[in-house]
Amino acid sequence: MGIRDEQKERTRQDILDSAIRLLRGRGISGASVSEVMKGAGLTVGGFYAHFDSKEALVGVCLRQALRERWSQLLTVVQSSGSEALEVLLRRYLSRRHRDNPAEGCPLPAVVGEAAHAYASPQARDALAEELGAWAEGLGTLPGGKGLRRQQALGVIALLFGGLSLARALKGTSLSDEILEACRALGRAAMRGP
Amino acid sequence: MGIRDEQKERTRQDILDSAIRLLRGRGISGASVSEVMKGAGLTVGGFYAHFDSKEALVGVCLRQALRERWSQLLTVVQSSGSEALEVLLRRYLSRRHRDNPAEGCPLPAVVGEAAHAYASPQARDALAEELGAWAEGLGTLPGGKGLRRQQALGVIALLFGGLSLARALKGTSLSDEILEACRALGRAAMRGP
DNA sequence: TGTACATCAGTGAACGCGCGTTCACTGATGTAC
DNA sequence: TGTACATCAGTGAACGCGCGTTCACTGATGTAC
Repeated sequence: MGIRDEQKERTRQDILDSAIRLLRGRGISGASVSEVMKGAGLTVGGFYAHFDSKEALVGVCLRQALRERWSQLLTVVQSSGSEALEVLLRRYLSRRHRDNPAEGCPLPAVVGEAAHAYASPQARDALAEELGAWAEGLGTLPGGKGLRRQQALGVIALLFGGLSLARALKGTSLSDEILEACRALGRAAMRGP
Repeated sequence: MGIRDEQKERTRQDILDSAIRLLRGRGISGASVSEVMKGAGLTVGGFYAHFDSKEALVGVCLRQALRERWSQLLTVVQSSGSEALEVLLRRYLSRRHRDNPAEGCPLPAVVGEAAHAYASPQARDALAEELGAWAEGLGTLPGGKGLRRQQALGVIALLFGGLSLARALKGTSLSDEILEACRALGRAAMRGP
């Protein structure tokens, strides 16, 4: 691989990083190709030397963003011993996460649109495969506290649902209430059988 | 009120009905003003005799859609006696609901976008007030099975989260799995203290 | 090693398109006398 | 009751705008001899 190919690979990653940042902060339709390229220090036209279409970008982007997010969560959660689930609930459903979408989980920005306008097979499959990996990861929490796959999927839906609603309601008193209610529901569900 | 005003009021409701249908099926940005008016049997320009802007429409629309949806759920749930919560979980998190967005709950189509592009105070407040009413309604379920406000809010987030993910993942095996996982999590959380 | 040519990442203007909104208009309804 | 005028819901073409995508181009890198 020559200097040229290395440079191209680096540029591609710059585009992806810019796209992920915009995607999380403004959603799929809010992350326009020209804004993405501007964020990477480039101009519009060059985009198509790296990706076939915006749809293709979204697919790749989503996969990478979900992986990055999961490895972040995993680090925190695995260093929490038997408190792992509690830490996950508190961290994901925090005011800090709610108020900083650009540095957080890509799910809230993406799931709604993925069911409509940008419902490409690539995006859907990326979502399915990476969320499957999340569920599996939650099955091997430290201290024998792993969740069954079904429990893990339910928790993921609760985390996503709570954070999304809290963001949509930001500025109203319901927003904080929802975050706390979801943390409580997560705990209650795990105390059961 | 003359014939003319009655006619205008009827037209306004036609526009709202068309908007609600499109909103639920395609999301906020998927429900363009011209499509909305076409759905009501009218042409674009006339829209502004009824609403100040698309933003205003979305606010009114969201409020009405959430009310309609809640009164539907209430009817079913109240006639289910002590099984009320179980019926709610089964009905909301069903394949039928997942596969027919246009006749279902407006939340999945709206919450993601409400946190970004269309985050008008009107839409946000409509969401907050109507979801507050849902939570209160869940507090007075028949048979002494009412939920505490906190439980109710958690359940709402779980319902919304599960349905949204199931729609985004439609066509993959995870989609059905998520629906079932959320039903199970809802049950487990209510069996606890 | 030096020169001539080929490649191709990235530029930036232009494309067609659908969006929300505006506006001059039309014609049925409502009011005044 | 009949006539003249005012109102205004609804029409449909046009507006500016941002979108995803295309394309002729440029200039640094890579290859051939």
